[in-house]
Amino acid sequence: MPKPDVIDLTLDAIREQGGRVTDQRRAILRVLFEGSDHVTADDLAERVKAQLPDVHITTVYRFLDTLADMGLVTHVHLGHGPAVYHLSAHRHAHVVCERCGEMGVIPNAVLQGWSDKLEPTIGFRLVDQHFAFAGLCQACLTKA
Amino acid sequence: MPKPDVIDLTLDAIREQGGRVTDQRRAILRVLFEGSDHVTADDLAERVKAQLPDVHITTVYRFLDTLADMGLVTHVHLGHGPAVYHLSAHRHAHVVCERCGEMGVIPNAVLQGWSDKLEPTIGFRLVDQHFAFAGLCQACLTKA
DNA sequence: CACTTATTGCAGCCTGTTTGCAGTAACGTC
DNA sequence: GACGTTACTGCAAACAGGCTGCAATAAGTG
Repeated sequence: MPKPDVIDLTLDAIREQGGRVTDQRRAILRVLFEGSDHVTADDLAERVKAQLPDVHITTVYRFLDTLADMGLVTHVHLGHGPAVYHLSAHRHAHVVCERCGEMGVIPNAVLQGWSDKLEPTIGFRLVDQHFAFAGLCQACLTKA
Repeated sequence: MPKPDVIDLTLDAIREQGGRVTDQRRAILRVLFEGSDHVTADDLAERVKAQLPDVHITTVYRFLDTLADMGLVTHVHLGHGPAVYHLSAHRHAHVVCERCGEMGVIPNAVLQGWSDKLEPTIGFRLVDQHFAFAGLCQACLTKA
C-alpha cells in the first residue's frame, strides 16, 4: 500500500471542501510540490504544459488562488516583474539584490527578532514578507 | 532679492544638464515640493492639472523618471496598487498594514541596524526600501 | 446513468506604466 | 529679436501582469 503523499492529501482536502479534482489540478500540484520553489505563474504554466498541454494560464491563476485561500501557497513580489509563488510551508522573508536580482532568504527567527523590537517603538508588527526586502549581495558590494 | 528656493535650484540643475524648463515641469515640481509626500503618479497628475490643465500623465511619468535619474525622487511600492513617489531627501523604509493599508515609517537608523547584523550572516546589505515591509498596525492587531 | 454545479478555455477587460511619433516650444547663437 | 536645433509634450497605442464573464465540459453524487 503506497503511502499517501502530500499531493493526495491536498486533493482530499480539496474534495472535502466541495472542490473537484481534475487532471489540470493534479498536474499543477505535481509541479508545485516536486518542482523548484519560487516560480512565476507563467513558469508554472509552462512546466504544467510539458505534462499536460493546453492548460490555460488562467486555470493556473485560479487554482493558485484556491490554494492560497486554503493557506497552501503564498506569493511574493521579488521586484518589478511578476510575482513568484511558493508553498506556505516554506515561508520565509526574501532579500533581493537591487543590482543583479540574486535572491537570499532571511530566517524567520531574524524577522521575528526585528519585529519584536519594532512593535513597541512604531506600533507595527512585521509579518511574513509579501514583498522582498531590497538589498545588495556580496558580489555586487565588492564590485562597487 | 528673493532667496532662490529648492524649485529654482532644481530647475537650474535641469538646465545645466541640457534639460529644458517648461511650465509643466515647474508645476510638477511645485506639487512635489509643496504638496504632501507619498503621492501616486496619478495623484500628482491630478494636482498638477488643478494648476495647469492638460498636463498629460505621460509627461508626469517621464519627468518623474528624469528626477529619479537625477537622484531627486524615489518611488516605493506600498502594496499591490500603484507606486508612490517622494523626495529622496525624505528617504526611509516603509511598513504597510496588510489589513487596512495604514502606513508607518521605519527610521533609517533602525534599518541600518538590521542591515549591520544581517550582512555578516547571509551576505546581503539592506538598502533603502524600494518595497514596503508588510506588517500589521496596532489597530488591526487589537481587533484580531 | 442522470443530474448538479465546479472547473475549464477562451476572449476580452483591467490597471499601471511605457513607447513611437509628429507637433510645439525652450534655449543658444547670430 | 529672429533662427535653428532638439528636448519636451500630448496623443494613441502598446505593454505587462493579472482578472473576469461566459458557454462548454466534466467531476462527483445518488
